[in-house]
Amino acid sequence: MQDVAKLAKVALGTVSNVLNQPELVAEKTRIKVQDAINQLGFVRNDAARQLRAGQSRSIGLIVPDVRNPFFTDVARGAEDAANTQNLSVLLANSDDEVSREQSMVALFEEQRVRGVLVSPAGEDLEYLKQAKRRGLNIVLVDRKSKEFSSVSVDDVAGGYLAVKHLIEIGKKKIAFVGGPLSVPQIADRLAGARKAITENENVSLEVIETSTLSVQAGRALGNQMKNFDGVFAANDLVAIGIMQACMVDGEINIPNDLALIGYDDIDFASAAIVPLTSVRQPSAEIGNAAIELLNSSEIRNVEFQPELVIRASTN
Amino acid sequence: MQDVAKLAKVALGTVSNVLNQPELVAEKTRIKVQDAINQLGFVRNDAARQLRAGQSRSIGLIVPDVRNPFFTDVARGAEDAANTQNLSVLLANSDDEVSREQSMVALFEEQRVRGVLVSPAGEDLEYLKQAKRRGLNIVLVDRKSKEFSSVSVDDVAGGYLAVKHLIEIGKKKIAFVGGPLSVPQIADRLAGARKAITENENVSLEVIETSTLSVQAGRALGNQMKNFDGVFAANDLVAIGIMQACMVDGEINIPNDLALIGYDDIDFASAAIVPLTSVRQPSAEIGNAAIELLNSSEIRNVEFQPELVIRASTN
DNA sequence: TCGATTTATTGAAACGTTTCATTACAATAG
DNA sequence: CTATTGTAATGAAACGTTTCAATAAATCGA
Repeated sequence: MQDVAKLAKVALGTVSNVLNQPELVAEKTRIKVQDAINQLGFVRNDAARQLRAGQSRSIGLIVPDVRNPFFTDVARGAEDAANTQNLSVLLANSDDEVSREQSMVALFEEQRVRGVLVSPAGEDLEYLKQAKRRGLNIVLVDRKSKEFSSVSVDDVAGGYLAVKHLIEIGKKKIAFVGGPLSVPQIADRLAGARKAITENENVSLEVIETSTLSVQAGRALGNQMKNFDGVFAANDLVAIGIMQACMVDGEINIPNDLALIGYDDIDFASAAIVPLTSVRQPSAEIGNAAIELLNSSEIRNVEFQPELVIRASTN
Repeated sequence: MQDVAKLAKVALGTVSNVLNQPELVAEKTRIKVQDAINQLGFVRNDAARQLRAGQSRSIGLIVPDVRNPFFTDVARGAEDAANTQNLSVLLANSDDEVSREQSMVALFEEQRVRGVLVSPAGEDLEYLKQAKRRGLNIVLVDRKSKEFSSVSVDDVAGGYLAVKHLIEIGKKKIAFVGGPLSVPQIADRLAGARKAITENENVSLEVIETSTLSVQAGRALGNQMKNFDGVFAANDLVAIGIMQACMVDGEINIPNDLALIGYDDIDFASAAIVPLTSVRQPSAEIGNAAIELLNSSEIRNVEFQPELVIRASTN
């Protein structure tokens, strides 16, 4: 910037003004400075800028699985909301590992981001509380807590909707597939499922816990599904995996032998081999709301209601 | 850091050494300093750090569509490779808009990232060349160019593979669906398709250009597919959209009336209503290779070969 | 023409680190 | 006991911006 100032024969402060408050600078001067900038190929150093400002114009978003379309949809919603405030969203992937999540939070904290939106992989939020005490602005996404602002979906209601639907179409032997159950969202979906069961006699619920919520995890379980007539998978990826396994074996017909229901209603749910019934979460709105909550000084908890989308997999 | 130094009764430089080169500091002192850090909740300011260092430990990755699983797979590959060098990948979405892409490149350039991996949305790479001249380290992803290092896939070969397969299973009236054709990858896939056509008589190829490569774009074209017996879609999302439209109408049976082939072989291709034949690109390896190329000082162009994966949609 | 007001420009200080030449201290050898 | 070597700790300078009080220049009214 010093070089630009020298070439344009103005003071350092003037160059800064051209960059940040051009309306304060006379047109003639502004043009002189712009020319110098172009001639020298000057690019403003963001580190110095932030150092002085004490704050960046970025927001960190940490999701447990970028490959899950639900989270990229959330990310898009957050991006759109952030852009209206001239902020950028930086997306990071914790891959369901608490240690990776922690190091991404630390990275963002060192970067003095405006805030961090995080969908925590583990149960223990202690390290987040500490970061909050240090002044980091945190909003939980897809998870509720009294100590942070949060945007979540009523997963108990979602689980209830799903299993109630299975019961209504006459299914008796139902499986819940998903995990790890230590993840609150998943535990809640299971709790909702159990609630629906207790309201009905003659219906059984078996829990099959998986280590992750991925297509692979679902696919690996295919042959175990013979014992059931209805399955509630904790997300669409698992449901799609189960569906694939059933198709490969060819022994189980969906929906006749097995009614299948997923969670999230990702775009691909409607495009599955058998279009998948699913519990829709308003993903983009979740991202949007999370950005809004960043601006709020008090703790606020926004909860959306899920919605059942019925398709061929539970005809 | 000054506060930490004061509390621990050491000099500023010693605190810095504890943080960066602890082996240089006597254990007693180190512990004193660590205690002070914990007591004060000190978090290193990354802006100042970078300002001094002149370089960050981040790499920017700009993709045209985060919702396309192909690109998130590339991102995962890049992340893994970057992590081994203790670098972080920041993912940004250009949404196929050149202006957004440019502003993300500018943001990363201002952040003095180690390098930018970009899968350009537009044809014109002039602004990237300028950034390169200014010293920005750029690797093109999924695009070839003599003026940048790049990692790409031989799309002409991919297009050829796809259409040759359609011809071999006896299809005569073939459509190419995708766009915009100004995107080189898509143009190359079409060129490969044309090459396969010219080698065979009695086979026709019609081009249906779309404005984007999305599920929606494919879905909107469903009814136009009646005139063909084979379709090569420029990516899997478009193919899945076409498939959805055919299912909704119910008039066109895949693969009997219409053989359908996609591109990318995303996870969901095998889970589609009719499992989708596709041309596989080695997505994670692409991300990996791009990170490797960042370290190379000379311009290098890595090109992978695509692979045909045959499934039920072209049985 | 002169003082008052408005508009433009200036440049030093500060932001929070890392670096590195210097100094202080301790251990060892002769 | 001194000289030598090695190990620890120090603190000023520098990184590249933004800010803001101070100054200079231009405009205005009477």
